[in-house]
Amino acid sequence: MMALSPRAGLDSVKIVQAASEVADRHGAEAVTIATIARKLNVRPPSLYNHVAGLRELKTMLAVHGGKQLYHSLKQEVGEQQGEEAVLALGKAYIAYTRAHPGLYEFTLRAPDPEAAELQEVASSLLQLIIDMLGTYHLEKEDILHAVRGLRSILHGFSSLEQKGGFGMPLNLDESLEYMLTSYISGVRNGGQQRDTEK
Amino acid sequence: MMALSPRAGLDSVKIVQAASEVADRHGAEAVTIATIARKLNVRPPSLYNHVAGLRELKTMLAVHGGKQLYHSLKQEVGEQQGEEAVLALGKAYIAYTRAHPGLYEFTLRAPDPEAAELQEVASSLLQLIIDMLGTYHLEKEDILHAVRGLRSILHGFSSLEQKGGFGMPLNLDESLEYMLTSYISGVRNGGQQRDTEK
DNA sequence: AAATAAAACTAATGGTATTAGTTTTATGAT
DNA sequence: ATCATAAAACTAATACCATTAGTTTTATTT
Repeated sequence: MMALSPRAGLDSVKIVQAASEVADRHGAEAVTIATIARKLNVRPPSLYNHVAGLRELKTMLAVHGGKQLYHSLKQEVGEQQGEEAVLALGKAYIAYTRAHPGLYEFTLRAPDPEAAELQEVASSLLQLIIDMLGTYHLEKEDILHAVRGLRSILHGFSSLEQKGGFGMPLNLDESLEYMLTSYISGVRNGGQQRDTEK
Repeated sequence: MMALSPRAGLDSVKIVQAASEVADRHGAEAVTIATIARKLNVRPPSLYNHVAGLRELKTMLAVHGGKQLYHSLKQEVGEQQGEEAVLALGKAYIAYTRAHPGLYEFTLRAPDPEAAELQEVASSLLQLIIDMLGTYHLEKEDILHAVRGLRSILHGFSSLEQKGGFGMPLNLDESLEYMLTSYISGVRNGGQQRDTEK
């Protein structure tokens, strides 16, 4: 009896690649051992020669997505600082989640968020944002609050956009720019109002 | 042969209730026909006498969660207006997602986001926020952008908090207050800076 | 008390992940 | 060049899941 593929030449990289495509094209929930095996013209058990199981595969996708996101952001922000940098970061972030909705989903809902590799990429993302906010000369605690705010905006926007949560027919890119500019302005002003009246 | 329960007295309300508890205690992914049936001391097929299937059950959870969230928010915001109202809304929103993480997850990742009942509760939530922002006298488009920003912050914060996405050891409630105050301040000032220098 | 309708059941189907054990194939050593 | 070995891919089996069909039981209504 001849095998489906005498030697398909599989390895974990090819599996992750196939799984990434499935995730981005058909959604994170479409990533199963069965679908990936079909896509690779191989029987499900064959994958276990290269990957411990579905759980580990998903964690690998999370890491893969996180690294890609980090590099996109770093690339696009470059040497910019201040408001310019924040806007560039925001646009790059959303561009990434639009291009890779499935992978992005895994980075934030990984089966095992404690995995060392994930912690690593998370902390490099964190550091990127911290550095970028350096120009604002905030108190040390306020920097962290400000970072959390920025992350909330970006993740919230992506997540809602992907799920079609923004019903109203109004340009999304303008909304992103509006909320980022408003937030930055508020951070810069320390949450005070311009006028004291009213 | 005696049945497991001669007449368990099931109905869709009891099923949704059981499923809600499972969702909030063990996570949204723990909601399966099998687990709910076990919890109710009934065989899996029995549920189909009251619910069309898992997909519909999840949609019902989404609606249930959305309504609960809406009422919590409405209750807590009350007649407040402006910054006070926004802060109250934010705290109530987070309090809800902390108390009902599983249900909240379903409201935003429903199997069928187009379901009429879901659209309804979504639009009442939207209207609540729009009304609340009325005091800021924004251009009509800016109101919608501002609403999207607020929703992004709240959903992003909840989502990241639930997934443990905020690594740093720093008070979360303070972060929430910081980002809301900053954002509102920016919205009020039209995204301008206080000083033109720099 | 009998008839009916609904609730809960059993049994079966087809899907999933995973493990154990077998065959095949590539590679490296003689 | 041949043979031994290790790994890759397989088949077969187990255990879970959702769902459907068809049956029995139970409550209710006539």
